[in-house]
Amino acid sequence: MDEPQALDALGALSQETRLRIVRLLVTAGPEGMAAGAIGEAMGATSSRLSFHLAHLEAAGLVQSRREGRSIRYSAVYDALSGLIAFLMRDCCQGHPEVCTPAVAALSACACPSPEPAA
Amino acid sequence: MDEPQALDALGALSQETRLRIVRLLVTAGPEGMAAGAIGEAMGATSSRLSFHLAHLEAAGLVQSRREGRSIRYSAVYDALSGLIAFLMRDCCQGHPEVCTPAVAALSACACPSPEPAA
DNA sequence: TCAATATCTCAAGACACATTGACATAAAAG
DNA sequence: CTTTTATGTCAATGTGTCTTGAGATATTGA
Repeated sequence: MDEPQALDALGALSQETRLRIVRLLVTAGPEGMAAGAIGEAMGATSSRLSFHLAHLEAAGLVQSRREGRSIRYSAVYDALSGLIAFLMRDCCQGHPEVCTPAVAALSACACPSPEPAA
Repeated sequence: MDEPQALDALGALSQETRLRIVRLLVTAGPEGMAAGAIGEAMGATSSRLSFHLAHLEAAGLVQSRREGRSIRYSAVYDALSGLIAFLMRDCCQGHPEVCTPAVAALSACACPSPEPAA
């Protein structure tokens, strides 16, 4: 992820509805959710929802596929991890003060623990 | 970091000049840089710079202190790591697909390696 | 084909944001 | 106390973003 992509992603995430959609889709897993179900969860009208989903898709944070009458949206995990990696890249320019607490946060995460570098 | 704070931080970072200022200040370390030096690096006029620095400070991403005639700005590392932790918290809601590549990115980072959890 | 469902598109209006230029404030030097 | 240096404030302007409501498109089933 380079700076222009990161700016697009950050811009897309800096809006309440869109941030919530992304978090919802991350928890929804690779199958994603139909637009209607997302709209219901957000309490958003169809045009408003469509606007934000299109914005997220343009930023590369979500992807869509038609499935019958509905369209399913799902998170693009690579884009999210790429953004996190971009933000953390900062900390590697000689100043671990940012990185170290992030590592601690990561350790507290319930994900499969990182392979010990050894 | 909660959602409103994260939205403020993401909004502040989703602007080219501000993102560059933050990255510059992260590399500058805890001593930070005088506003004039930042402005020179950014090629920004004083009012434009002041506008963005104020925005970043309101979002809690940078802090300032007067030092003689100049004002030094420095990164608030806790805010940055908090934002990263907030973004990664998503991945802990049952779907490690986001988290795992981020862990890999972190491992490639030149920072002091995370203490093995054991 | 007609109707129903699901979603998107478009234009309009309101609001927020970024930039500029002129001016104001604060600190130090002479 | 006046000047110089460093930075912030303010109003104006242009641009971008969000929401709304009406309508268009695509898919399925009767």
